[in-house]
Amino acid sequence: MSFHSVLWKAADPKIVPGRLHKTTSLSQWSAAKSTSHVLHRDLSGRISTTNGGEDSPDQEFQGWVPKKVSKMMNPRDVDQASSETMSMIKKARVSVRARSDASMISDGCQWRKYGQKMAKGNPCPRAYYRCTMGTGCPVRKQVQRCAEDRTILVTTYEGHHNHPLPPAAMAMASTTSAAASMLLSGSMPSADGLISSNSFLARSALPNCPPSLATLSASAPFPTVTLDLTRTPTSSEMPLGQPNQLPPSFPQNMMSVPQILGQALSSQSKFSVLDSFQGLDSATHSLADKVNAATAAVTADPNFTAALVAAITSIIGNVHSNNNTNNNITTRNNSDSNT
DNA sequence: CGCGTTTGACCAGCGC
DNA sequence: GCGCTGGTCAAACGCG
Repeated sequence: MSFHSVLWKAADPKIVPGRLHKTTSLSQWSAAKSTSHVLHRDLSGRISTTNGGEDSPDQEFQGWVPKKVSKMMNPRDVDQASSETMSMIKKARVSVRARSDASMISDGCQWRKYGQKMAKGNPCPRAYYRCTMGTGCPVRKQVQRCAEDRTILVTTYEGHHNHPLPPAAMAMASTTSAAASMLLSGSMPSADGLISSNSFLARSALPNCPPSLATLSASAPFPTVTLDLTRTPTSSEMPLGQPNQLPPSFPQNMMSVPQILGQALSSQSKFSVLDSFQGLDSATHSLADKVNAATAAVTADPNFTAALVAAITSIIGNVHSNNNTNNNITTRNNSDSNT
């Protein structure tokens, strides 16, 4: 039995892949377009946000927009909806690169595998998972090993949870949301043109995030934020945090990332993920503190790599909220889905 | 028996 | 217009 299935027993057996989107209000899938190019492989080991999307997490982001939806919708509706929403809605993704021997990293959510495909240029199959924690939750993720280094597991999250998440899963979800919002806010007019790796946007969005650890990318159809947990930030790359040694590998025990985040962050009690997203104006001020706190949490946690995600997560979310005070990043999953 | 995974087929977008 | 590729579907299968 797979790793995640052990952790999570079906919350809603009725959620059958394939039927899900059919029973879901099509209006939610207003922007039906290609969702391909998910995994933006950044060989240098970074999180990349591929640009291309449609819905934004904090806008009408109700989630994944199956390509097939378009055929199920009235062409006219699709056309209209698409033209209107596509220009505004972007689907951001967050991918996490981490060293792991496990087939999938546990992130606190409940997933059901609904497909697997061999991706071009990569001998390792790409697995597709759908969140089953909530009925009709649009969040999906793709898991694939890096072709160059099979010890690296690349997990790409997409979508916005429409259900309460356990604290352990909150961090990851927030990261996705924040990243998407961040990208959205900065790329509304022309994401493709504005965003580029290490571009002004990326840097402004992640001013304190080591380029080698987190990057924004619009090279692909979808804005993608990539967190690279396989690399060690140098002191020069970690302006606010102390240089840390790179963990030899991702947590062998495969403790769930959010779990670690939760533990690491919560235990520090200096800030929380939610906090990081709600910091708003004070965000800039407390950013350094938060990063330091995160660093402390990270170094204190044996699962360094995973904990690092927490730090980056908080940074991303924090900075984002700071840059876009109007962009209510909902750390409470989908609650912001304003139809 | 229920539930999750596997896997081949199908569909749509994109590039040539 | 055609072929390639990615993403999803859904029946079959396996496991607890």
